[in-house]
Amino acid sequence: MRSTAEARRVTVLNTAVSVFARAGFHATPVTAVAAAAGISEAYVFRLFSGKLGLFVAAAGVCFDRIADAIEAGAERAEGDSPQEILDAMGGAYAELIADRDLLLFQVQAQAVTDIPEIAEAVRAGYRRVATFVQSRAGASDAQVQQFFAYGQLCHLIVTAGLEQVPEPWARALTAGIRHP
Amino acid sequence: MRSTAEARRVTVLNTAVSVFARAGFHATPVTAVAAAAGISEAYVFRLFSGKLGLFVAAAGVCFDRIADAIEAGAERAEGDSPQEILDAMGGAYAELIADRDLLLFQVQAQAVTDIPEIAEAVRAGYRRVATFVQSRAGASDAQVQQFFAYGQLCHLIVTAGLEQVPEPWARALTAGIRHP
DNA sequence: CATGTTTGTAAGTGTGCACTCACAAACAAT
DNA sequence: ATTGTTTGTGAGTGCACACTTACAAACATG
Repeated sequence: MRSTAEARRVTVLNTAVSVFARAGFHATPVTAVAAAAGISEAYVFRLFSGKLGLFVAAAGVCFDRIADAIEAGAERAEGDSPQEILDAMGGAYAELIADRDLLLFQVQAQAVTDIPEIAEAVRAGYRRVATFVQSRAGASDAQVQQFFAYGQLCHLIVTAGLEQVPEPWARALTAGIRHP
Repeated sequence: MRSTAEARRVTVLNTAVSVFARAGFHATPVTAVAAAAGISEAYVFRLFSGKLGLFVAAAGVCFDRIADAIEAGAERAEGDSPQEILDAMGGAYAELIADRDLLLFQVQAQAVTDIPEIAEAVRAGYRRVATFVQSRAGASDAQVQQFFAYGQLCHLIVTAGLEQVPEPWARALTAGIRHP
């Protein structure tokens, strides 16, 4: 035995997040995940219950990583006001998604929410993040809503590549967004 | 000849927006679009240069419809202040995407921006809408940015089905969003 | 070392789908 | 009528990919 199945699952899930992030659920063959993880396709199917199970599990680690980063960011807040804590969380999130994998995976997951299991995984992820943001920052509903609205704006900016567009309308949309 | 090719193209594109909106680019076979439009798959391939050409053209009509709706909404604004005009535009947009097709198509398009032609179509669409919003409303960069941030929040609300979630975090995210 | 369990794979199988081609019918022009 | 053009389809073709099975090697336990 080279490795335990549980350890394999972890490495496969991490690579799955990266690989699915590029082309999405339907356009990513399981072979691609297996190759990136350095194991055979057949073994991926033994470790997970089909492609869907793999994707749902990857969504879990994606939102876990986001929640952890936001939690750590909140600890580094300078003051105690809700807005200061939200800003610290936003900064931590911006840093986290600099590599784009986690952001793109969220976009891909939201695009395949016609599959009920994935819709539920997305809801579970946002439930976890949103409840934490609200309780930890002590922010109002409106502040939390704004926090996520501008988070979603980042998805547009990155997927459409608006940082690369020098035109005024694109500059307006990207203004003040932390180095995406 | 039953119909002209150009008329066929129009009807095919309208059904294509609806059909692609459900399952996205990769999960939607051209057969599904052809069947929904009531013609053969082979003829769809003659009318458009492949599945990608069809999708890009559908993106064009999607953003056309959005731009038209926002333009019409601006006409119905009560006052002349940027915020009043933006609100009127937002209301018109909310009405337009009540059927979800246009909203879901945007989400699907953003998910396949790794295909350059689609990325360019998305940029072109937002370029048209954003420049119009800014010039017509006379709004500041920050106002335009906020307009689109909350628009993107609608994408999350609809794809994750948050209107159906009674929990507080979901109510916070959906608060004040016009009947999605 | 014999037997059982877990890790791992090579080689299929069946299906769905993008795209093509040969061909037909409706219409137009002379 | 004849010829040409446009609209339309049925019947393929070839390939990619989700998932399975049979089998092998590493390790554990008595």
